[in-house]
Amino acid sequence: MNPPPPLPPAILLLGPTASGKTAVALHLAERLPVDLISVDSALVYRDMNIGTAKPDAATLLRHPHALVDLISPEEHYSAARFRNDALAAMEKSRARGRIPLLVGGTMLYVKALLHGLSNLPQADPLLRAEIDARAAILGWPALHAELARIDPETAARLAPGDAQRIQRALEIFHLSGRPMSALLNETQEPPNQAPNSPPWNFLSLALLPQERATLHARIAERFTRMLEQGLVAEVEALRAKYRLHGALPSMRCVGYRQVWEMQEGRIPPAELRDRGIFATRQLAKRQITWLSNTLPAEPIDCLKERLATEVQERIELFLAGFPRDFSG
RNA sequence: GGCCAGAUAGCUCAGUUGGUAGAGCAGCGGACUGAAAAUCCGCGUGUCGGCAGUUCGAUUCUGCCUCUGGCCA
Repeated sequence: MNPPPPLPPAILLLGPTASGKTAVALHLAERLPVDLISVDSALVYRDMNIGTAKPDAATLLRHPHALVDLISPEEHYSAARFRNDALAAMEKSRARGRIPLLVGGTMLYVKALLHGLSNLPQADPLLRAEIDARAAILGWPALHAELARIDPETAARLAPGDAQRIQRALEIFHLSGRPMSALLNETQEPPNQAPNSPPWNFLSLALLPQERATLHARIAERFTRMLEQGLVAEVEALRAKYRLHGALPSMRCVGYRQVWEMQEGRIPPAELRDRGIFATRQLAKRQITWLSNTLPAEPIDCLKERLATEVQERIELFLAGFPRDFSG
């Protein structure tokens, strides 16, 4: 019996915001037979450019990124949709004899890609609105108590104030008639243990700062530049072009949310810069936590001088282990 | 130069009728299954500006000094 054909290579380039992922990715795109695929919940929005640090139009033309400019800021994206879109883009790349290079910082998407998602019902906006309305009257702790009656296992792992997850667990119960915990346990039973991991041989690299303070300095500098480049005007233009509200995922993105709040008079203009910087740092911290605790990835200090070259060398080493033509 | 008000956590401030102090923000740590740049959970020793005095005991009262802001010269 012949050994099974080796899985084709794919590269994951992960890192917190402002770690320099994009610059490294563009360097690699110039030198290796890779196709860029974005792993970023904010880059999917059209017309959100400055605040998402999206590469400019000319760069995107020269180096197309899959999963960028996918939807309108009025729409919702999701981890499940990402997984489908990413796997499709990867397969397309493989069929062309090229190597998918996934670049980004949305770690839930990475987890969904690598480990799959359980078979759960899709989001239902109407049902969510109903749950929100009830929470506004009763408070989330009351809905948490309600969840404890129908799904004690899930309620036990959620804090009474965790609105988003309580809502999701209730939504799942109402749509499927079954507790979320039961659906999650199902997919982990032995018969279908592994099918969620996709047929790829991943090299995961994590761009992490050796010194948090240096990343913080970069974040401050970058957010200041975004304001200089017209982030506030960009949000004004978005509000003129689309029907937006503050609860939309697009308008909860770091930077956009703070500008929105300023425009609504909820924060003084003089505080905008600091508030944006704080939110960005906190995002970076959460991303670093994922990379240090949950997602296995090879760390590389993103503050190094020769970062791009070093990453390139590491990838070349990885690719050397594969036959020249892996596209089959 | 004179008068007044301040000086307490990285920042903004509260407070102790004298028994060595606590909020918000920041920061740090963590969780994470169709919103994830989201959502949530946990973590508070700091010469209470300095020196002296009163007192069993001073960050708290008194005096002097330093600094900051305001007003008057």
